[in-house]
Amino acid sequence: MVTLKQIAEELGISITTVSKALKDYPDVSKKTRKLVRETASLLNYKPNAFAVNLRTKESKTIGLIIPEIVHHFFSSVIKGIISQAEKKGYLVITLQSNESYELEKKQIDLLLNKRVDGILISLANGTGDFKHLTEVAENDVPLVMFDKIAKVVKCSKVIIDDRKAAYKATEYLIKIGCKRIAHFRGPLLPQNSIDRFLGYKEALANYNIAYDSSLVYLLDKMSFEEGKFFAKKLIEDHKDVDGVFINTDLVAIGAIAEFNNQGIQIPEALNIVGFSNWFMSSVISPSLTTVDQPGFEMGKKAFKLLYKEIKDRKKNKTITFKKVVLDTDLILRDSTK
Amino acid sequence: MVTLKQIAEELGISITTVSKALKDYPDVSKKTRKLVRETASLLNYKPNAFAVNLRTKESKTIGLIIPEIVHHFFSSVIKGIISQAEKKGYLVITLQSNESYELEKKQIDLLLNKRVDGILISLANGTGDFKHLTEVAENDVPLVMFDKIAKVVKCSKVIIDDRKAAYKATEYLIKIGCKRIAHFRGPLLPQNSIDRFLGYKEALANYNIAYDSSLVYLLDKMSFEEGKFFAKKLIEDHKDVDGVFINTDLVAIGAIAEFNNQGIQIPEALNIVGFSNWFMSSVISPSLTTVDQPGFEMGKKAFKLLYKEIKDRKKNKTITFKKVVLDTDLILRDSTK
DNA sequence: CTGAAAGCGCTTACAG
DNA sequence: CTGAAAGCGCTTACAG
Repeated sequence: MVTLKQIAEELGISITTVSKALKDYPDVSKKTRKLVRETASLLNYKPNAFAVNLRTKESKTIGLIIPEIVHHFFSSVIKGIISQAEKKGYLVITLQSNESYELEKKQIDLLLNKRVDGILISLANGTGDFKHLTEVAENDVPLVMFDKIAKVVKCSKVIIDDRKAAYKATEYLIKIGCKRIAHFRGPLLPQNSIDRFLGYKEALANYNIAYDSSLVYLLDKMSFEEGKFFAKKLIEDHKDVDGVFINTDLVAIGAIAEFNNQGIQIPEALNIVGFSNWFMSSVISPSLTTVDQPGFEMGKKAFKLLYKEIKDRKKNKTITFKKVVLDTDLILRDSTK
Repeated sequence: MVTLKQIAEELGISITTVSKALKDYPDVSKKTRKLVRETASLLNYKPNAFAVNLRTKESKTIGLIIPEIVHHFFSSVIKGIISQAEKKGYLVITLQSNESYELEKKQIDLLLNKRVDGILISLANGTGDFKHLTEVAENDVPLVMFDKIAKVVKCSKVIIDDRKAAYKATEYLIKIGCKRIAHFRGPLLPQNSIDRFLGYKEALANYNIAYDSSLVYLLDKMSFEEGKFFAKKLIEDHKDVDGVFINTDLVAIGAIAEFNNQGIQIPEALNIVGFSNWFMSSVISPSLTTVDQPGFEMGKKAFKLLYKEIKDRKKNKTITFKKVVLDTDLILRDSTK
């Protein structure tokens, strides 16, 4: 590999001057600069990133921890982050927590050891303790959370208003005439499954529909199979249910498969609203009414916040944490009247 | 940040000894080792990765370039790569080429400048020139290609036998009685769309069905919309078509949507086989007969090959490039009789 | 068993 | 406009 030293020897000048010429320092003569640049390109010189990192104490690399990569929403977020980072000259190391707190903790450690310039994270469902995240702050590494956040952790955040979106989804079911509305909720820990549940409950209350806890099903894996399983359970438990608000599209699609199997008419007998607007939801039958969650935008915004914080810290500006709330839309399709 | 020097000063010993103690060199007394380790953990010492990289000339980081992240097959591959890499202590920098040759080229350069220990790549559809890839070899960086490979580039590869899989898919259509079989093919450059086309043609030939080039449609974006568009075109052009082999599931799903719209009975009037086995394909109506492509396995295998090459180079072993061909399965569903 | 010293390849404050 | 020198924080061959 070619080094500054070799270019310097080749031209009989000092390493300092070579370095300055390549970095467009103003105090290098045009002639020297030209000569150095030509020689560098001739020798196919690439600055040694390891040495640059050591000197400048930054790697222009950030870390990203995400619960699951094979997932329409999250892969859209990743795409948003990576494309925005590339524009600003940053590379992204991606890790997958598999919804496990233990893995997530290890991965935070991996990234801190790697000395990334910042960390983006969406929490695992299993994460209920946040010491590993406060450790990030203690190491002076900027942190931005998105989608699945922890309220108590002090850092910038990008989210949607899950509660409001869930409220609107449930309200829509009420407005088209549903009286007995079930909810398939996510696990207990993540803030977004709590908020979606609260939005559901709030809508019922506002429209004077009695809350019936037996209509709320607590899911764990949030998988297609679970959707089928609880759909079956729902119609065994409740003959009179006429609407279901489901925490996430994949589960809703499993539920629809089960309802289809059992010959239940959607939306005539049962109205279904999902959450996330996976591409898939537009192509199944019946197509799924759902809340559109802007994954790509969320990724872009999360990186932008992180980038700003990295820059501000370098300039020793005081950091103020921001909370960005992105808009959602209820997309009406054939699974509701 | 705590350094070796600080630990050394704290204990009144040399940096050398501290370094050795932390790395379990045998020539350090047990007492010293214990003391050093305790102090290091007390001070929350983390080795400076930048300095380690510079000294050892490796970063335990690899680069990954993929055409599109929001894509069931590719995101499965990424998951396979990342999980396998993590097991071996490697981190993965992911970039997305967006099917663009120009971007891909730039990204190879980014990764070489970053001095990653190796590169994994699946080529963009737009890539027809391979200088950027030979440059990787010239920089002594191990390279492994997967899925969308270039035959002429000398490196290890992980693929499926696209031609054979396409042959079997087409053969299946023939065996269930199709006489006029169309093919929606991918763009001209990528090897896999060439091979799938050749497999289709070979099956026709082997079963004495005349090849009719007007039954072959050349797609560009490989999107849902293109699937709809060419499905419409197909039934305008050919009243007598009774089977279609489609290069990839997303396109097939678009086509099915259009056929459904037009009231064409699948599979009674028209049999459809896709390629890739996206999750979506199992939940649409009718569900799609398709070739299962093992994305997660491919990712794991690709990393393993890269890892072995990295190790072998360090030991100055001679490198022999391997070509691993993974098995595919034809998954029979409701879109074929 | 311990440590002084060289060196990885840069950047930059400073002197001239 | 040019360059000598220090230093980022490690690792390791070598001496004792």
